[in-house]
Amino acid sequence: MSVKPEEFFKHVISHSKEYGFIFQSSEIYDGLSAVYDYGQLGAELKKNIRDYWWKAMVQLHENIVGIDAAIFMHPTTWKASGHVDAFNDPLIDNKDSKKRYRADVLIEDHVAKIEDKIEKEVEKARKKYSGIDSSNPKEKDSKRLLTKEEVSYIKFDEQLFRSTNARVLEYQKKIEDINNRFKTALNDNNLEEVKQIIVDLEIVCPISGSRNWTEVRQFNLMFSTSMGSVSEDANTIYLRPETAQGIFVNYLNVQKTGRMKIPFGIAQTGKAFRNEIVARQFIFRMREFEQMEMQFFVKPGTEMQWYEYWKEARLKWHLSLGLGKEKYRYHDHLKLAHYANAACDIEHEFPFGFKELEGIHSRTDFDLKQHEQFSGKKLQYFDPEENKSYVPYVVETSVGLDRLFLSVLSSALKEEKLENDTRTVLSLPPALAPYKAAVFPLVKKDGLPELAENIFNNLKFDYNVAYDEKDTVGKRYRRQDAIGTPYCITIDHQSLEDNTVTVRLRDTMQQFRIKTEELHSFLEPRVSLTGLLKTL
RNA sequence: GCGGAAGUAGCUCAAUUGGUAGAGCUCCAGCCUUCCAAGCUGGAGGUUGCGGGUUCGAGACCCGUCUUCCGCUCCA
Repeated sequence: MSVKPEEFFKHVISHSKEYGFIFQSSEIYDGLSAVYDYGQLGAELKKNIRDYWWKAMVQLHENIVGIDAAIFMHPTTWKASGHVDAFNDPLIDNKDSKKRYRADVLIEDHVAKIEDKIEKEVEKARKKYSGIDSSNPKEKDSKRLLTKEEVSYIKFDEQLFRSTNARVLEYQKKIEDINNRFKTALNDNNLEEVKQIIVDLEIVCPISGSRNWTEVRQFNLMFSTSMGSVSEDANTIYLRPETAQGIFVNYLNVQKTGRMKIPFGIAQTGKAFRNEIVARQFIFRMREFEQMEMQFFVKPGTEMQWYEYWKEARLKWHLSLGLGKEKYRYHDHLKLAHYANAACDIEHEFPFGFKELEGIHSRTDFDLKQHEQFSGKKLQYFDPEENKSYVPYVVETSVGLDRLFLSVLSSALKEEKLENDTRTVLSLPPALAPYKAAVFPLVKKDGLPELAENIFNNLKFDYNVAYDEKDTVGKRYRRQDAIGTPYCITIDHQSLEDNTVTVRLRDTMQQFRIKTEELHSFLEPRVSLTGLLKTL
């Protein structure tokens, strides 16, 4: 594509709106930032993607079942999961460099610097006392090797040094003071105090080097609302920031009632909410979005092989959409979240670059252990093979449905140069296309519309089919190209005589005649999800 | 939240130093009957994102505000 990525992305957005895939939320009221609605075609495409995921996970794996947990959950859920703490970041801006920092990170970095100083003191002392400066080869060479006894005799006692040296103790005290002060400030939700700590510590911005800070602001990344009709006894509850916790709290219910044996999985699709500081890039990062998650419960010690299994299986699923192998890649996380012992992303090349599409995480037994602790309920599995109980480990696959939608839409949209014309084509995988086929009478007379309607009414029970009799047939083809309809079926005068129709292909514009009664068997293998599922 | 750009009909865009808001496509009703957009006739559609100000007069100038895009920042 010759157009710039930025221009192309704008084209994707306007195409989405123009053909009824995606509208901005509450547009007549100037819209609501980072919230979008799916229109008549968008809802179809989204549903088809969701169905394909659901069938690939639940229907094709007899050890995976699906649930639909509520968005509202008991508030303690989010304490146990770590979201209440982890989702509350105090942020501060430097007015000169315009850079934003997490206030806690600034303070932690400052503490780390002091710790460095202590290490330097220790290092200095070590050299001094041991009489051996390993960094100075000259000195090393000039001395004979010490005997073991001698070494132990003059060996530097680091523990003792750390607990007695005045300078180290002074640094240590500083660190403790800062930490205590900071902890108290956070517990009291005292943001002025947090700011004051930064001022008192004379922390400077690494970029501008200035101490010109804004106030510290709290960004609560979870949406909260209140349950209970009377405000006095209202309980603050959160809109879930991830669907996974609905699976964890139901893990034992499902395991017992479904008589599930480890390894087994629980899948779920549903809305999640995150109050992003900056939500941007169309539907890539929205405040309200839909996740498709599967938590796979495994025997401790086997998690890495399942992690590898799902890493591979999920990439295969993405590749089956046929949008181009080169548009996907793995990205292994080096820095892991508090609950994970391995994590990677499957990234997709969006118009604005490679970005995270799906995450595969080995979450250990962190979540279930946390819920055991907070709920006081045992969340263990009795393994008959081992003849003992344990808390299972979890391997998670988590994909954003909206991101997936955007990946499909932006990869499928093409401007095709013809001889003296350009054609806008949405080359969606046929099984995901909103309309599987469109039925046209070549002209709007001579009984052609009636026959076309018959054919339409026949197909509509199995497929979402469009009917159009307006404008020239070429125009109608182009309209269907733009919304991704893979097949157009045109009824002409010959159809009245021999019961054949013209099938026209979206991607090649090729056309050929087939018998009317063959339409169903022609479409079925090409447009059904079954066809896609069989490639997995 | 900061900086930059933008917002005119469903879509793409015009409108001279401030002087009556326009075109093409789309849409609707007909004509024509055509297998790959752009044939003919007629019609609908806008309080120029919103609110204020300057002016005899604002789409244009000024202030505020909302939204979008780009960059910074963040991302379980």
